[in-house]
Amino acid sequence: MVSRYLMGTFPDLRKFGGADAFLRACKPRVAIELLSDKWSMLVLGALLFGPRRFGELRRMLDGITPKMLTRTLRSLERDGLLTRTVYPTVPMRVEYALTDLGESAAGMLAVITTWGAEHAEEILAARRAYDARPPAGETPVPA
Amino acid sequence: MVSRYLMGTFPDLRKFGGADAFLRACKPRVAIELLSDKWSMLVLGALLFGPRRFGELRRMLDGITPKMLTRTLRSLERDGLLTRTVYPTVPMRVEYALTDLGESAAGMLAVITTWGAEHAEEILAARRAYDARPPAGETPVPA
DNA sequence: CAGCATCCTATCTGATACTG
DNA sequence: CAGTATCAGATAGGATGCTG
Repeated sequence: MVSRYLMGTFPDLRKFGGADAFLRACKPRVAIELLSDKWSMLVLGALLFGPRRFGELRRMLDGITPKMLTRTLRSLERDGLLTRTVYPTVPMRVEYALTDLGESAAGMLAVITTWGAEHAEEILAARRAYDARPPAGETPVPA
Repeated sequence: MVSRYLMGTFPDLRKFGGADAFLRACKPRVAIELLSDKWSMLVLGALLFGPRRFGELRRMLDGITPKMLTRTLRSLERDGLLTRTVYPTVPMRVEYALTDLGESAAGMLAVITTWGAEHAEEILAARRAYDARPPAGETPVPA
């Protein structure tokens, strides 16, 4: 049952002027969109170990292309979740580190991780069951 | 400290055979992907008010096309977050309702909503500041 | 009422090659 | 080292019109 927990967090819906107004409001989406691309979550997770250089991240996120790593880092930097520090040495050195906001986002991510750990199997099972269903209109052949 | 908890969830991607393999099995991502498309979160939010019919949802989600509403509902149904019940009356009537899993997901959504409410402005401000920065290499003109 | 079919555009993502 | 540039495929999202 949702009621108690959810009512504590969602009743703000009504303060938005009902469902319609809430549904058009976008702060929750700002939050979700931070995490909804392929690599952001992983970069955030990697940086929880401490500041990391470009090449270090590239190795940790085995499989990411430089292009996507750059894009992901720029996006997170733009949103204030991490800082990018250039040390003009030779060879050059660039370090990425989470900001307070970034760590806060990782906290939200932890909640999602917990929920995922508890329910991912259920979801994947539902998905398998759905995909195994006979196509609509097709009557299962009796034995 | 949140970091420690989340750190434990970040794996050595190489042991999964690369990031792709990890992402397919990654429980946090399963969770995020439920919410990361444009309408899923809003449909979930709408159904928190109780079961709703297709047309009702369409009106609540002012602006959604029938195609996207159908696709979103099918996706959530497939993942076991809601049920679809057809009443073969004339005219026909189809009702969508959250499952327990769906209500649970909405609980996670509440956390995201709360975080978004607390930090969305900060993010948007960071974004504006970033976009207002002079292009790299361009020296600000002294007064 | 509750969709489905078709066409079209924008964005995401990756592969590959090159540079200050 | 830390990226940038270009090409190309896949997918999301929308517009429009039609149907059981």
